[in-house]
Amino acid sequence: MTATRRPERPAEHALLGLLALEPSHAAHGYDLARHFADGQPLGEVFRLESGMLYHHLKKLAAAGWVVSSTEAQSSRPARRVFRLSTNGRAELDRWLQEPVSHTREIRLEFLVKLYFAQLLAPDRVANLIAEQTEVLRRLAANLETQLAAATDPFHLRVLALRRDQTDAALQWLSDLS
Amino acid sequence: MTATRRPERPAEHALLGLLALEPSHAAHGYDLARHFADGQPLGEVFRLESGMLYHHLKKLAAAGWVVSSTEAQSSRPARRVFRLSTNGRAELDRWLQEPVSHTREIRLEFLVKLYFAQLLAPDRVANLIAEQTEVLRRLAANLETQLAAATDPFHLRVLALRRDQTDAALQWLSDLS
DNA sequence: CGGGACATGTAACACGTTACATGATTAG
DNA sequence: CTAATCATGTAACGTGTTACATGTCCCG
Repeated sequence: MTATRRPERPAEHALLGLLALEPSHAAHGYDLARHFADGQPLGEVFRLESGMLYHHLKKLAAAGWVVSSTEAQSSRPARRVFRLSTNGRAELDRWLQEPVSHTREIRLEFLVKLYFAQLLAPDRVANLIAEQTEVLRRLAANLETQLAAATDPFHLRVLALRRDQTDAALQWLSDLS
Repeated sequence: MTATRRPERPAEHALLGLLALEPSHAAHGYDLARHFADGQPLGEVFRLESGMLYHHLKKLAAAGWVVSSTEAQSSRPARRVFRLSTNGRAELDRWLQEPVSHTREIRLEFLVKLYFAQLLAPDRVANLIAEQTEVLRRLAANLETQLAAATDPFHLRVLALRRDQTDAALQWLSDLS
């Protein structure tokens, strides 16, 4: 039972979110890939190359969060349709309500949560922001405690930077409402 | 000629810096590893497990930046001594003067630069800070331009977050002097 | 008829974490 | 005698980037 590492980018939940936004709750890999291109909202937050996209879709299928079916087409390469399952939607909803734990995750993961929360569950956005604010407030308080106890000048600078970045994120959060 | 990816952590330059701090400009892998443990200044910024440490030392040797020699010991596993070469010292000095390009690199790479600059070249610290400030100012100005042009509400939030994080880093930098 | 969009991947490489292998010496 | 420390790694896995393979269809 090896502890699975947290992925750097919230790619898989973004894919669940994109499927949820489709009226049919289904799409081809190629359709999904376009959302990560240059001018698209998600493309401003992070990129997802086709290789990784199909890899993630395979993992989502293995987890039972999407169901894939092959569309055989005469004289054409087969297309694969990925459909959001009930479990996948439940996982997406769970993820949409959960604040991120670290300031550095605001830049990618929280932004993606916010994007889908606004489109899929606008009534829960205020709650997400409130819970994220609470998490960051605790981090900031913790950093102040460490700052008060630290003596090494370099250590003080490290802690001060983290506090300043956390405070900036808090200010940005408060401007969201 | 594949474009080499920029490593996430400035592990290799930190290793060059640690060697430069040694009076003999040399150390064993094990000695170097201790600097990335919990209470140590570098350990507050990032961790480096032994597996990766030896991997990086191998790469540094291949680049000619360190020279390794084996100390045979009777009835003991052989120890390997890594010594900073002239080329390695030159690369370290080059790196110490170069500001980082993105706000997100302040949190790890710039902190490590600052740490070694203060210990190895204190007379150049003010210049490093000034150049880093200039880079971040340009990024901030660029973000303001994009903010003025953007219309999509989500895109505006993304850009505002980046600007706020960059401004916080600039404020922190100005407190360093 | 040539190039781009459609459509799904694979291969090679690089970075990073966790766990483990090996084997000696030293401290309690 | 047992655990920690010294000392150098390997193996397995997971994440991510870049480049490429494969083949069709449509537009100009």
